[in-house]
Amino acid sequence: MLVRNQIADLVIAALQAAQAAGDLPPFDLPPIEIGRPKDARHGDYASSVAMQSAKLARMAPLAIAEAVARHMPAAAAIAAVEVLPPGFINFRLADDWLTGLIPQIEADATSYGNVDLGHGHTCQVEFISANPTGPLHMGSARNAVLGDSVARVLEAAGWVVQREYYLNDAGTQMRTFAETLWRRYRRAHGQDAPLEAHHYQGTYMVDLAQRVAAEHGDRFLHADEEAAIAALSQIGLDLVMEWIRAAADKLRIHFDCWFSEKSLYEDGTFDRVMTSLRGANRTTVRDGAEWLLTSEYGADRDEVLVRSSGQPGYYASDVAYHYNKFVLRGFDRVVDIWAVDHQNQARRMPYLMQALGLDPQRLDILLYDMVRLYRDGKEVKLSKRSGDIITIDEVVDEVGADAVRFLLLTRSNQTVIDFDLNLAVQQNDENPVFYVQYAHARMASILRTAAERGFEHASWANGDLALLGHPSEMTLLRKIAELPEIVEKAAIQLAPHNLAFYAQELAAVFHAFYRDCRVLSSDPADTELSRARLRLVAATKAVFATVLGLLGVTAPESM
RNA sequence: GCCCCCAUAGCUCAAAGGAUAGAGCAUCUGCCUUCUAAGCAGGUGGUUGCAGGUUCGAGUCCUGCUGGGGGUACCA
Repeated sequence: MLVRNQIADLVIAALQAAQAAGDLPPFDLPPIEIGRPKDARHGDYASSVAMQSAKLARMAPLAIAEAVARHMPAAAAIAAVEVLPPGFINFRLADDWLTGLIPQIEADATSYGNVDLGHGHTCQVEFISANPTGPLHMGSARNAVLGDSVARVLEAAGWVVQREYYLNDAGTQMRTFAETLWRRYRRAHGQDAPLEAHHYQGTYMVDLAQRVAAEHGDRFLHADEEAAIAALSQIGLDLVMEWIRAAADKLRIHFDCWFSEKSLYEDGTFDRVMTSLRGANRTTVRDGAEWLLTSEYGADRDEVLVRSSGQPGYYASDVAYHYNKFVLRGFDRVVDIWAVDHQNQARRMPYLMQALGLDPQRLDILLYDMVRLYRDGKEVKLSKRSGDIITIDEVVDEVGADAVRFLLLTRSNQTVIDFDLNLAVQQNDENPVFYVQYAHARMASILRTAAERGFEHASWANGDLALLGHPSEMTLLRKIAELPEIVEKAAIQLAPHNLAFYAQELAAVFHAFYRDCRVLSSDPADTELSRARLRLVAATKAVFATVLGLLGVTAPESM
């Protein structure tokens, strides 16, 4: 249980005890929220319940706070309870509780920081899912990094997570792609096959066509045009998927499942959903199209499932796909990571859930804002239709996966990111990711040097933690104690940037500890202290590795 | 037109309705014969876009403006 929640329970117990003793009048308790004071002098946690209760109790906040503090039950984690004007109740963590975190981390470093929000329920995180019609551009990098980190955070928060890439291999985009490839292929063989405006203009299509021509020769030139386009569609898709996999790989992202949109239509899922919706009278035919009656659930309009042409619309795919996720595959929860230009689509998703008879709460659509790329002070367009595409590979090769991941994860989801390519490259030394990694490398270095000087792990594993007590040591431990709360917050808000900022804070307090507290001393009198500090350093290093792991950033042993 | 998001230090961004709004970069001043100076300490820098409102308390919530981005198809 998080200390914060323990403290909330203490406050409730104290309020009730005070009421029972007649020190406070009876009133319904407001929701008890325990905050983190910004100023260290105000302790580690604070409750503002006295201010919130002043009106209910018809008493001065300060008097309420004092009454509550008087009845506060003792707790091992809490060393002191203080009341300060205008009525804050402040809590200070006990030193031995803080040093007690070290054996906890030593016992199971990988689970320290984990919380249990998910209770082992399943959660699918679906992300990237870019149209497989070209290489991944930098807009997808944000999606990729955010989705992967959210997946990692949810795992740490007690969910069993499955990572999925939704392959939009059906529909008009795919058709356009195949037609473009067909024309580029013919041109590769010297035929006259001009592109039309709606075709993909990017030069990667030329590369693709040349690869196809190299591998398959001219055999499609002699086939029926539609058959050729169909064949090229599949061949091109496979090649593009190679690119996409490679780009994801570069960002250290691995999917458990690559799910084909086309399969929804080929394996009968779509038909089953339609039958079920019609049976429940949730569709109607109007203007030659078949509509899902989403207005019955409060939407401002109905949505087309089957167009008058007989072709299913994209909303039909959403319906069938989420039916597959929840009903056929049985995920307890699904998180879809979408760019903000899908906001309108996102708004419609709860209606879809209701139409399927599912609890909309089980589906989260995480919208993140755009990435704008700049080079030489000018915006570079990402569009697949322009020739100038900035791919993930290009940027990762230039800047490195760690820098790209950290940079994209150091902003909250709803901010527009202006990514300056020149700056990203030259900023190598100034990038905050190096600051954080440097702290980890420094710890590794201390442990290495310790071993060289005779402090093998076994020689300090039982160091006396009671010797810790220097303010910088305790500040470091306090920051370590925050991790579970940060993980919880990141999981609830689906916002990994909390971890990126936490990592920088942890690095800062570690560097302060490094300055103030010499771990390895030449004075034999300090040996016992060194042993205790080595335990602290090793535990901190493990926490760093955990945090960096949640961000998908490597934790280097040396730099 | 209507809907959504954003506006915080010179720049890039944080800040679960709480106490004196914080980091990094940039800039200025100091600190390496001892565990990594990719570091540390300190200085400069703010009417949180504007105007109201709710609240004991507002950067945060509500209303109206201004400016920027996105969205408003039988396209995905």
